[in-house]
Amino acid sequence: MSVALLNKHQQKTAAMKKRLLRAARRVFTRDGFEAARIDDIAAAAGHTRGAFYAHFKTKEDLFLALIEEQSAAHVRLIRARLLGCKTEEERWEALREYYASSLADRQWSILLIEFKLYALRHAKLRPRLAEAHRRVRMILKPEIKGLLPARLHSPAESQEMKRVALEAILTGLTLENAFDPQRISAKDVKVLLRQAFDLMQQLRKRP
Amino acid sequence: MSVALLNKHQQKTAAMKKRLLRAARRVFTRDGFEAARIDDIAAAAGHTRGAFYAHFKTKEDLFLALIEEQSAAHVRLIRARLLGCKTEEERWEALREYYASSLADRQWSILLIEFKLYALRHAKLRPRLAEAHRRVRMILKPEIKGLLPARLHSPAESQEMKRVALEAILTGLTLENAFDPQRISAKDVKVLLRQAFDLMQQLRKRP
Amino acid sequence: MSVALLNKHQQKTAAMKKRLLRAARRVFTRDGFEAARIDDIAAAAGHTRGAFYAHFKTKEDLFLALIEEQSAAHVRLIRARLLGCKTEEERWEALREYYASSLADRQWSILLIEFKLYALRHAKLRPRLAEAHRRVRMILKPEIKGLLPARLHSPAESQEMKRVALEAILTGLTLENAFDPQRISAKDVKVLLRQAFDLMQQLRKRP
Amino acid sequence: MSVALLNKHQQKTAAMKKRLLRAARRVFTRDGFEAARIDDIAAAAGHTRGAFYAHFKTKEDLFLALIEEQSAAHVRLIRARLLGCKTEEERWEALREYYASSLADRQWSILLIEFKLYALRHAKLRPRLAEAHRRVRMILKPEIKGLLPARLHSPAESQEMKRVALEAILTGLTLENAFDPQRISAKDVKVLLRQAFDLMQQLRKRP
DNA sequence: TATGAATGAGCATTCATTCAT
DNA sequence: TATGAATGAATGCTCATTCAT
Repeated sequence: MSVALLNKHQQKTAAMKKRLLRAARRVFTRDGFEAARIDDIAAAAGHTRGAFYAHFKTKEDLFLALIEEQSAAHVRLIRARLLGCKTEEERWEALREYYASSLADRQWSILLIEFKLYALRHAKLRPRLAEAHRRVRMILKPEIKGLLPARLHSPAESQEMKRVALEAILTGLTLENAFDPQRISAKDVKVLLRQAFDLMQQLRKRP
Repeated sequence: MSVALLNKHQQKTAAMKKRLLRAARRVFTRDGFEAARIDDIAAAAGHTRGAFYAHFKTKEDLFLALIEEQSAAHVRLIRARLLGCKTEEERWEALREYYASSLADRQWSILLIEFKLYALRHAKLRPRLAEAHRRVRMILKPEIKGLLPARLHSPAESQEMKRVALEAILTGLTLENAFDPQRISAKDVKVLLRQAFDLMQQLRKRP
Repeated sequence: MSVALLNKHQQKTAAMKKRLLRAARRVFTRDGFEAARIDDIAAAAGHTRGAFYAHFKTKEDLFLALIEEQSAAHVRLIRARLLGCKTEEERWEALREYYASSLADRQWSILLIEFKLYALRHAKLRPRLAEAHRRVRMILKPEIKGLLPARLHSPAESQEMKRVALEAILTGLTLENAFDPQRISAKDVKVLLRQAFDLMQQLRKRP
Repeated sequence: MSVALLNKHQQKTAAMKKRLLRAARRVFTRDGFEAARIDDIAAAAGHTRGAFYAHFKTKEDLFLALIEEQSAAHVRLIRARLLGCKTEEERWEALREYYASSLADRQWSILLIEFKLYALRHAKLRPRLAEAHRRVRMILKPEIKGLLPARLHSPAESQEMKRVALEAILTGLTLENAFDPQRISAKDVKVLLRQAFDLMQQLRKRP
């Protein structure tokens, strides 16, 4: 009986947490990390400040939790997509599309950049955020590694650098597009990102 | 005589402004745009708040002025470098090194990214910053255009996209390196940036 | 039980608000509206700034609330006084004394004048203050109207003008006395105000 | 020759002062005493801050000077008007109209009230302003005294009180009209002021 | 006399976080 | 777990006045 009760409690808690995370995503993407107010997030979740602090220690903690939740969702997504592929070719395209898909949520991408900068200015936070990112990468690594065994003969280290490069161009283009869409449109960003992917593919194919 | 007086005034004013800009650069790169306090900047210039407001209207104005000053310096630099080149090959390398040189001042680069984000969240400021950036690009355009006449047969529009792409990868790598140097070192960034350049060059050489 | 809890909360809240209003009255009358600092008011109430902002939105809001509280007290006072009268004569005198009693709190009267001027210079505030004053007048109207049925045959509009006139002379005398007591003493003000009342009474008795 | 030169200097100085006073009147009535900025006044006079400080010690000094200038003008006005009267009746009306005429410049009247309040909160200033007002009254006294010898048998002291009363009602009505014209219109103010005058006249006529 | 650079006092408001309930 | 009252840190900007020229 006490188990059942606890489960109910746990369920409620989990539901509340989920509601808060959903609200947080909405408010954070709308206002940015620093400008977002705890009160707004709590209110968007249908509660007050107190409820928030019952589930998260600080605004930073909430953000980290949000990142992990979103990352998990992303991992699930890419896994599902890769599973549906039959040829290597398809998998490569799936990976490319996965990267490209992040363009669809520009606000979220910008928010991540913003939070990275924030972490840069707040020494205490940086390792925690870095660790969170690392965790995601670790989880995705086997997926990607298993994905292209024939193609990538380069050492793991080199593979990682390519990934960094791809992410970097994605980051830079996303930011520039958000900042000055007249200079580079969302369409352009997509085109450039695909070119970057194809370019890397060609390089790999050659000796 | 009144002319001499005026000149003295102007000289002093210009000197003060320069001192403020120098101080601003120091404080901004150290603390970031938002965290930097006017008082600190003024003090770093050896004066008080009031002196600051005698020369700049707001903190944003100061930053914009700083950007323009730095941009002018950059333009002078790249021009000088290109003038010293004899072959096209040299010029191309000079351009590459110019881009790479920005890596040397990571703090400044980060600051620019940060301010872009800030402008993104402050609608009034965005067009002003965009305009400042545009101005720099316009000035540099002839330099770069004249630089590679034989190579770039692509339309101007496409050339601009390539430039965006190069800047984007630079931005993304700079940010990632600043945030997690363990993942990608400054050396790696340099390597990657050069590869990106060379890649573009190869692409151009082929049909 | 939750009701009891709520009541406790409400009681505390009400008590804090009352404490703040009391402190506000003290500080406002001492320093004037603009010169009064939120911190001083909060401290005078035994708390900090934050407590203030938990109860009032702005300094202006606090002042408006203070006016309404004081007005309510005045209304209670005049009602009580009039209830204790038996003849019309007595009521008339009670009304006169009520007006005269405001002289006792010169600081408050001056503060009201000051705030009126402030509202004059701050367009947004004017209607709110005017409305607050109007509200008090509306409440007092039946009291005064019922008071002198036999005497005042003039239309309501005209009655209102007489009231305005009486208040005006009170305002003007209060200000002048506060500003230059040597020119006109508090005693003189009282005498003049009574004469004004009596004059009005005589005028009404004739025809 | 040095005299001529000095005269020129003096003329220029006087002209500048007049220009500043004119500008001050405009800016003060528009913005109020505290909100008016020295820079605006100087600019409105076609100069800069420095010119202002060459002629006046402080903003308060300027205001005091403005009051004296305006007072002098008023004195000239009332004198001229009274001189044109032939009967006592006419003179009385002239006096009444003189008071009423101040209604025409509501902004100035409000400004005077505002400054009185300001002086009330700034102990150092109060005696200076009181003295300025006193000076005006002293100058006008013989004019008014000589005006109504037959009518006013009351001691000088009492006459002064009547004058205070008239000014007070004028002040109070002006303020209320400026603050809430819906409650009492400018026309109403005029009517009430005249009634006050006539009332006083009647009182005097009777034993 | 006039300029304008420089000084520096002055302050309401926001909001993450804590804590009593 | 949730409420909401209370805390308190944090800061850009205005403007009267001064002063070197």
